Amino acid sequence: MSREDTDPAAIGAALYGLTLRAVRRLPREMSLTSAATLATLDLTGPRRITDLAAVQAVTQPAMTALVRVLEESGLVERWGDASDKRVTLVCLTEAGTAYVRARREAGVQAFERLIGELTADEIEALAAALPALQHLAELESQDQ
Amino acid sequence: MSREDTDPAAIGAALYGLTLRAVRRLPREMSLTSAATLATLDLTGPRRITDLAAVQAVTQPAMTALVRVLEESGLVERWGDASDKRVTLVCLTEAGTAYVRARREAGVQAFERLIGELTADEIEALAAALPALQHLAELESQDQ
DNA sequence: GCATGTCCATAAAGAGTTTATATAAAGCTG
DNA sequence: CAGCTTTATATAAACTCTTTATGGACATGC
Repeated sequence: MSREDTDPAAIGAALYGLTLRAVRRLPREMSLTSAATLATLDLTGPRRITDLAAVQAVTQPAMTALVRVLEESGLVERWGDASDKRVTLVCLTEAGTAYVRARREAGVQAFERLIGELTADEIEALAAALPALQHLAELESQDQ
Repeated sequence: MSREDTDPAAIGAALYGLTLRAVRRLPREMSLTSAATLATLDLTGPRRITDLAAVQAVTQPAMTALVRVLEESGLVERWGDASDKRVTLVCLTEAGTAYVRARREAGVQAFERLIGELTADEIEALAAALPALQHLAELESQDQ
């Protein structure tokens, strides 16, 4: 395929459509914010409340309430910070780690199932675009 | 690329990561359910309340409340159905149509901006995978 | 035309959010 | 090091979005 045939607008439209539809498939047993917070803790380790609130773009009182619910569910624990007694460090319990990983696995498998219904040519094209998809995800992370 | 090099699990993981991050970027001035309802009305024309509730997988009272808010905002209108006086048909106003299209455009452009930061090779690979991405979106729609 | 089912509205309750404010600890300044 | 300012978290009240339960209007089938 020649360079002139690329169409970023069409690609953007396809990815946007894919995103909107994917949202609807996410499990609703927990809020998006809670699930994303658990994922952040799994990827980056213990974080303070204010930090988590900033990452999820919610207010600090919202994150305080959210963490309280997750703690009551046994998915996270609150630790004190010896070097700064104002701080509450939130960290995943084993149950929390298991939950977030199972949820991610289920999300990945949902896509895998759909991919299995594509033609061989389409799957090969996606595989060839894998570095691009991974790069896009990385750019999205940096974009706040 | 040979067929044996394809890895559905890696593709699924990349797409899951991409869509999850994209969800966080969506505007929050309106609930996801409201925005998706407007998009449905734009794509398929006027629908009845129960119908919209089923499409969005919320209860009928939730959709009734949501439509009331959208109506007060001037984004939709309620029409009676002459052939069945129980039915309320919900349809987009001009303002509603403009809103949903502007929102979609903004979502597409957010992806375009990221795509613009990829290498030429990556963009070409994505363009080659465009039919696959569109097919995936279609499969996602059918999947309830 | 009466019984039953469908479509929508209303009410009450619960989860998740916001703003405003309070409390405690840390850091700075003279 | 005393007092002021800033930072980290908690609490309270209010608002939004959702659910379940229920009621009223209309449609349908016998």
